[in-house]
Amino acid sequence: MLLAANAQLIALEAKLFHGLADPSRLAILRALLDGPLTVNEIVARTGLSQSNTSNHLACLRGCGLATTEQNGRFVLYALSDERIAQTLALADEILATVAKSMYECVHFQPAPRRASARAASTKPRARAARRLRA
Amino acid sequence: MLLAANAQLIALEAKLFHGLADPSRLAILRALLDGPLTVNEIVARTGLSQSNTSNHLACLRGCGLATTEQNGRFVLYALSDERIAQTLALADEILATVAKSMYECVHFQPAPRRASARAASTKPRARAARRLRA
DNA sequence: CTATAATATCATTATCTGCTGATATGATAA
DNA sequence: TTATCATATCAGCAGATAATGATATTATAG
Repeated sequence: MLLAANAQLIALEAKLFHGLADPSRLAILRALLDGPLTVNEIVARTGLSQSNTSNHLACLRGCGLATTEQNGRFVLYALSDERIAQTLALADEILATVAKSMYECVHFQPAPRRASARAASTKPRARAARRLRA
Repeated sequence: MLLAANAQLIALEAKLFHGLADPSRLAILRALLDGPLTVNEIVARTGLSQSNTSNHLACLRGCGLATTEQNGRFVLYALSDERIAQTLALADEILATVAKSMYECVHFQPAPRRASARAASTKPRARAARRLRA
């Protein structure tokens, strides 16, 4: 069956698309279409929190979709491949046709992502000890 | 900021990519690259369960990525737009470059999806009543 | 009509995932 | 060194989601 034959490739494709399947990451990638940006610039342009932005950037970088370049205290992020821009453009073309159904599609609700994680780290960081040694 | 300006488009892009971000759905889409298929043919080629296949097909159809045509007792599924094939091809090109990092990327683990839903519907279906009326 | 093939629906649940708040790390200026 | 800016990491949780197993629905053959 098809699945078995291309399982490996399909798994990678799924990961790649998954990387593109989040509004926050898409906003970051679109911001990078205009050229490399520092983290703070990305934060400013996307409106995401610093922490959240950094997490997504780590994700994009880890998956190879973005590259980094240290620049003094700053880190410049950039798209790793021009085909990423092409993919986004192609997606927009597809949406020109299926936007309506896609909008009405109930699968994959964007997740309300309520701003209320109400979390509070109770356990002390192990790294705290490391600093004491320094 | 960018996010606000293109929020709507970005949300649709995210949904579109999310539709492509699952191994099972990708296997289905790739099977359809060769032309329309019935559900059973897709089941045979992908190795997915009938129920699972049907669920994913409903998803793909609902999002506008696939179209259907009733053919007697069969339902033929097909890709709705040739650009979907182009997108998959473009993804493969990108992977030719980033496959290694993508493979090693720890974000988005394919989900072991253990075969143990251990479920058992306890509530009777409301539709059962409907049938009695007929 | 009845049996059966083909497809669709649905509840359940194990698991994944993005967000936040706090804090750590790194780099540079003073 | 110390203060401070820039970025990274982490824990925990609320919510999303794919697979299963059972069952419903639809269509055609007999």
